[in-house]
Order: sequence, then structure tokens, then C-alpha cells
Amino acid sequence: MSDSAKPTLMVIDGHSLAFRAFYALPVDSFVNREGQHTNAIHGFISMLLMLLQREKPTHLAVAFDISRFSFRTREYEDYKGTRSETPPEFKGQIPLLQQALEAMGITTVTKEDYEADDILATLARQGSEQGYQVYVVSGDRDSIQLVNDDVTLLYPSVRGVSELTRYDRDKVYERYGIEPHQYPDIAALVGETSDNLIGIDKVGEKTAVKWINLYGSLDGVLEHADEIKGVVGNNLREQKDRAVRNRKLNRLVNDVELPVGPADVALRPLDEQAVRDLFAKLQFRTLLDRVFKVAGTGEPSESAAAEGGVDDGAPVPPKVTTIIDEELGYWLERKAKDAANGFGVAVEVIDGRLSAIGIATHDDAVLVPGGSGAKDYEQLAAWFASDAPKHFHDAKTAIKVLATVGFTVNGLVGDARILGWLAQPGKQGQPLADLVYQELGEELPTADPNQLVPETDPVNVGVHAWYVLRVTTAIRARLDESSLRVLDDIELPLVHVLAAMETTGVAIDRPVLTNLSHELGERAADLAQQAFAEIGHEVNLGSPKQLQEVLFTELAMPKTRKTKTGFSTDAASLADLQEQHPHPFLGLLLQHRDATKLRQIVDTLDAAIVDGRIHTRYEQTGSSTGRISSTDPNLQNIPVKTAVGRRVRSAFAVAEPYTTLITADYSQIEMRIMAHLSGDPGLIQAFNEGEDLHRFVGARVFGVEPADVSPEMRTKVKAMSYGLAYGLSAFGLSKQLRIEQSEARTLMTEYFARFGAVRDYLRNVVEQAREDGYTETIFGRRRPFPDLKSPNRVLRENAERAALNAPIQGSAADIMKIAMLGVAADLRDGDLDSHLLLQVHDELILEVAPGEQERVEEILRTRMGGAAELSVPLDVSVGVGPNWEAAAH
DNA sequence: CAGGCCCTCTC
DNA sequence: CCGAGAGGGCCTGA
Repeated sequence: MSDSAKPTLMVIDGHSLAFRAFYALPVDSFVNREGQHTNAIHGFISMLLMLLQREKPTHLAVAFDISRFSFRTREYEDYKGTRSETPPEFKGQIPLLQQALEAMGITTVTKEDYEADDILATLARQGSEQGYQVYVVSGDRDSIQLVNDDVTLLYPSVRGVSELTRYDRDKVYERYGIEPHQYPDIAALVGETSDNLIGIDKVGEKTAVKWINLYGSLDGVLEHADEIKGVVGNNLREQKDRAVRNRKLNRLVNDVELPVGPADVALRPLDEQAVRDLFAKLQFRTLLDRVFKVAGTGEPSESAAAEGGVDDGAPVPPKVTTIIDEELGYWLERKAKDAANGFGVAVEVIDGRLSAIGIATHDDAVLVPGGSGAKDYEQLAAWFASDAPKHFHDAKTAIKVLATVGFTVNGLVGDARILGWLAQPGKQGQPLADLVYQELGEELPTADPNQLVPETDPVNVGVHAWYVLRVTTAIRARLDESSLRVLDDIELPLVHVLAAMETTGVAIDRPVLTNLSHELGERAADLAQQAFAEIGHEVNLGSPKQLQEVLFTELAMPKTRKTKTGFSTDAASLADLQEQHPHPFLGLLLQHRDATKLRQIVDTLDAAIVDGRIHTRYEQTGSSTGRISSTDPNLQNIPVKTAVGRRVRSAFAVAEPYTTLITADYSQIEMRIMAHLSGDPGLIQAFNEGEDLHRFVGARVFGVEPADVSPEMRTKVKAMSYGLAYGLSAFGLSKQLRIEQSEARTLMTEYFARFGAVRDYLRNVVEQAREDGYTETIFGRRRPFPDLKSPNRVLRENAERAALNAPIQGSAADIMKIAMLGVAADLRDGDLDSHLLLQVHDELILEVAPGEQERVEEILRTRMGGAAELSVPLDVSVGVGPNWEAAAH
């Protein structure tokens, strides 16, 4: 009615909200110069500002617990006993938060021996009596009992502190089916795990609500306990003491003697200098502006910084001008000289559609609104298509979305995401905000970083474009020349190739998948039934935990390899068990695994089909070695080993108007790189003679003629050769080949005796890396290995194995990328309609247009075979067919 | 409901 | 256990 005329009192449970904020925001992204974590403070203040703007309280108090002990812990020593230790990163944040509130003119309240909730209850009651509209903000469900016609609870949703659910009487009734004052009765019956209050067994919310509605209150329920039938009735009668205890503890005390009352907590003007000082220390640049904006005081930080005020000297983003096409052309022209090294570009995508484009120089920025596209923006379209240098963060995504509205992008000279990854390949796909923080020590202003607060004046992409430019400039400046060559010659040009592959997608023959899914589903169900029959009961075959119970307890099988949580049930362990302790269940389980895994792959692929094709995403910054990874779905791990698995590949098919698929792969590229890098004469000879590698090596190692190398010998040297590049141990080799360790050791000794340069090379790689601090591929791609000097043996040895693999795997990745650039260029320059579809590390799959097969094959052989000059040939095999399986060779 | 763990698929 | 990945199901705890 006349609520708007009432003063508004807001009371907040400081501890519970700060704790929520702590878990809602990434700990590591909020650390100030002194190493103090600040995420809870940031999240809390951010939420508080939103509340101030939205609810416009005239009076505000924030209550804190003094310790985890209160009168309740004295009454029940296990109260909140399940709460684990406060995380160390949270410690220290509460006092700083209290300082910040103090500076902002907000009263904080504590009371010895009581919890914050009791303070809330007291102030809410007083406020209600004194004619205030009251808002209680708390993450503790017990606060529901405070709700009445004058008191509304704002309760954080599970998503964090961003969204607050508004509980008035109607909402409480809608959610729980009871009046607010009855909530503690429900909670007493059900229990509250977070407070370590156990309720009545088998009584959940439904039952409790039913009883309370029947008998009016907990007392009523207890009086009529004898009338309640069944197990729950028995439980109630036996355990009613629990409910009584719970009810006593969850009753909030609303007459605590407090130093302040509602009238004393009117909002005061903030202490501007104190806020500036503290926020500077906390490095809350954007929050500072928002605080002043909400308070309606202070100067924005631009001028503050200009006056040499609070900030730490970091550059302030330029004011962003919103601009239309005609002016844009002029602006771009005028800025071209300033931006000789490039413009920063950022795009804003909302619901998958382009909504705005930001363009920035080092001291200016514009925003082009709307996503109407190239037809309305001729000047912009011309600029995008020109060689004017442009920097992005994640250019591939931007290029794809710009393409949807008709913009073609040329002049790509920087990509912050790729630059960050080249500098630190272990950190993959870093968001812009992380790079800004890491490279510039600044906080990227974000419209809605963690869904915390919808800004009234959203940060626009012009500012982001400005940060993109600064970040790419900063990383470029500190990157070595070798890495910059990889960037300019390989990674940046490749962005366009990958974007096109993603957009194209690969056609899928859906019926193949559908049939396969049904077949596998039936087979899995059938195998499961047979397996259950063997052990006499059902069990979840997909649960390692339940399987352990069956195998090691019921069937009393010998224990397998230990895992963190028990004993392994993986395929290798099950195969071991089958040998030592044969049982039909084991075979059935393995077959069931095969069937369900395959079905899962089939169903995942099916779900990813859009208009008949699957568009995977290539993650160019997805590995530490230089390889590309594939996600949503991953098309780099499609089955190939088994016959059923290959049927999955047959679903990847050619589609009209194309006539066939063509696949081309490098054979033994990693061993060839090994031969090249080590200069081992034996290996080089093997490849130059074109003989079967493993037969050649087997002949040397076992001292027989190549023709006399048995399949067993071949298998052994093959495993050995492949293992070399992975830092294989005699133990690992023996495991894989299921041979004695002594035999594995002999095999290794013989191998290295014949191919000594390989051993020397591998040793040298690690030593060199230890000295340099990084490894390098043939093309100069670097990967740092600080752990090579670690005193921790496990860390060090892991780093050693990774270090001897990195140049080999990485060089292979480089070669494939160079080949892709060549293939794409030749297809384009030759005006061919055939296109690249997939890359699977050493294999390319293309869709061939009518009449182009021979030329495409020629291009593949030339570009892949000629991607690098090694001391051994790069052998490429090509296959053609209507689908991936048929095109294999 | 997120995240750790286990298992399995690829090169 | 042997390098580089993605990902699904199960289970647990906040």
C-alpha cells in the first residue's frame, strides 16, 4: 500500500553472504599485489551495490558472527560440527570487508555469544515494529521464519550471490506450502545437514509439510505422534527428542541486546578518501567507480587518475564513442597513423548473434552497435577485408561470427589468446580477463563477470578492444623471435583455415548411427542380463565402486592395481584377473563396456548433428605441445581399432554435390622426426630404403634377416619404437607387452645398441632443456619445463619424459599445420571447390568436388610431403572413398 | 550442482 | 605405468 512511503531497513548476514561470494568467484583471479585474496570482498561489495541500487534502502546494517561458537554450541556441542575448516584463502577477507563497509558508511554489528542470524532477527523485529519496510539478506534458510508482511527475505540462489530470490509470505507458501513462522517446525523434523542437525529418519520435506498442515505446529505433531502410522510414525515417536532439540536450536533470538537499533543505522555519506585508499590496496578499480556512482559522490577514476589521485598509475580506458558507418570510415582513416601497429578488435555476441563490434587504438575506442552486417556498414566491411592490421582475442570465434553477417577479415596480426598460449603453452585458452591481469596487472572491466551485477551502464566492447590491443602488444614485446615466427608463419594464418573447417563441418549418414545405436543398445542390455545371471543379482556395471564389491568381495578375486579409491577395474586389470581367476562375469563385463562405450560415442555424435553435418571446434590453444585439439564433439578420438568401431567411421560420409572423401596421412611421422633429430644412421637408412620400419628394426635388434622377423618380434620392436618418444621405461614396456621386465630390459639394451644415436639424442634433449629451461621444435616452437630442476623426483621425472616427447610431437604438429596452410592455399589459388573437413593429428580428411580428385590428391601429396625438409622422406598415403572408413588405407 | 575420479577412445 | 588430448558416468560434498 503505502510501503513506498516507509523507510527501508536492510539487514545483511555478512558472513554467510561473503562465504557464498567466496565460492562463487574464482579464488585465483582475485589476489592483490600483497597476495591477499579478495574474491569474497569483491563479490560481497558487488552484490551490496546491486542491492543499494535496486532496493534503495535508507537504513542498512551488516551483521557478523564473532566466532563459530555461540550459546548454541554450548547447548549442543556438535552444532555445526560438520563444518570443515575455513579455507585459508577466506581468512583475512572478513576484517578487510568490515573496513570497506566502515569506509562506505555502513554499520556493522556483532554480538558476543550470538550468531549473525539472531542480530538479523532482532533488527527485523524492531524495524517491523517501528514502521520500516524490512529486507533480510541471508544465505541461512532459518531466516525464512523472519518473513512476514513487513519483512522480506532475499536469499541467494544456488548459482552464487548473483541472483537473489525474494521470499515474501506468498513466495514462502509457494515454495514450502506453509506460513513462514512454521518453517522452523519443518526444519526441525527434516533436520539441517549444514548445521549438523539430524532430523527424523525417513522424514523429508513432503512428509513434514503434510504433518504440519495437519496438526498446525511441531507441538501439534508431537501430541498426535501416536496417530501416525508406519515406519515414519515409529521413527517420530522414537526420535522426537531430535526434533525438540532442533527446534530449540533453530529458533532465532529476536531480542538480543544490541548497541544499535534501526534508527541508528541510517546510511551515512561515505568517507571518500578511506574508500579510495582501501580500494586501491585491494586493487578494485571498477568497483571504486561503481561505489561512487551508487553513492552519487566522488569523481570517476579517469579524472582521479589524471589528478594523480588514488590509482596505481595504470592507464585508464579511453572514453568509447558509439559511431555509425560514415563516421567510422573517417575515424579509421584518421587513426590509421596512430595505429600503425594495429587496432584492437572485439566482438560482442549475445545468444549466438553479433550484437556489437569494438575497435580501439592505444588511446581511443569506438563501438559499432547492432549486428545488421556488411550491407549497412560498407566502410567497416572494406576495413575488415583490408590489410589494416587487427588484433583479436580468439580471432577464430570473431571471424566466424563476423562471417555470419557478411564481413571478411584480413590483416590478422595478433591474437591475445594464441600469444598467451605461445608464451605459456601449459596455460591453454586463457580468457582475456586472465591475460589482462597477468600481462598488465589490471582488472578487465566486465559487464557481468560472474553474473554478479547487471550494470546499468554496461561496459562495452570498445573497452575490451582497447585491452586486447594492449595485451597483444605486451606479449609480443616480451616474446622471443622464435615464438613470434611460429605465430606469424603458422598460427595466425592457420586461424582462417580452422575457421573455415569448423564452418564447413563434416556430413553424417545418420541412419548408420541410428542403426548402430540400436544394435549396441540391445547388445549391452543382453550382456548385462547375462552378467547379472552369473553373479545372481543386478549391479551397476558402470560403477567401479560396485564392481569392486562384486569382484573382490563376492567373487573373492585377487586384488588388482591400487587406485586412489580402491582397486582398479580397468580393462587391463580385468584381463589379468581373467588369467589368474577365470570367471564368465569378467568377459561379459568387458564386452558390456565395449558396447556401452561405443553406444555412448554414437549417441554423442548423433546429438551433435546440425543440418546433417557435425561442426567440431578446433582448439588451437588446446595442447602444450602444439597439437590442435577438437571439442564439441571431439572428432579426434573416433574409434578405429575394432570392426564395430570402424562402422562409426563409415557414418562420416560425403554429401552432395561433392563426390568423394579423400584422406591423407603421414606414415610414422614421429619416428621419422626422431630419425631426423637424432641423425641415427640406422633409422635414416630404414626410412630411405622404404622398407617396413618395424621389420627393419626387428631384424637389427634380433639379429635376423628382415624376412625372418616374426610377428611377435615385430610387435615388440614396434612397441619399443613408439614408446621411445614417450620416455618409456622397462617397466612400462613389460606391462604393455605383457612380458617379464628382464626381457623388456634386454630388448631396450639391444635396441639402443643398434640405434645408439637415438639414445644419445633423447639424453641430450633433456639435458639441453634443463639448461635452456625449454624445449624447441624444428620450427622453433618452445615449451618451458621449469620442473626439470625440481627437487621433487616425481615432478622432475614427469617433466623429463614430457620434455623428450615435446620436440617430437610438437614438430609433427608443426609439419601438419604447415601442410594444412599449403593445402588450403593451393585449393584457394587453384579455384577448387573441394575443402578441408577434419584434421586428426597426422591425417587430413577432405571433401572432393566433382572432377577435382586428381588435383586434390596431387596437392595433398605435394604439400604434405613437402611441408618440411628432413633427412628422411615424409611419406604420405592417400585414400579415396564415399566415407571415412572406405577412404582409409 | 560442481568437481574429482575412473575408465576409454584417439594419435 | 608412458607423451598429447576429450569426455561420459558415477559419486561426493558444499
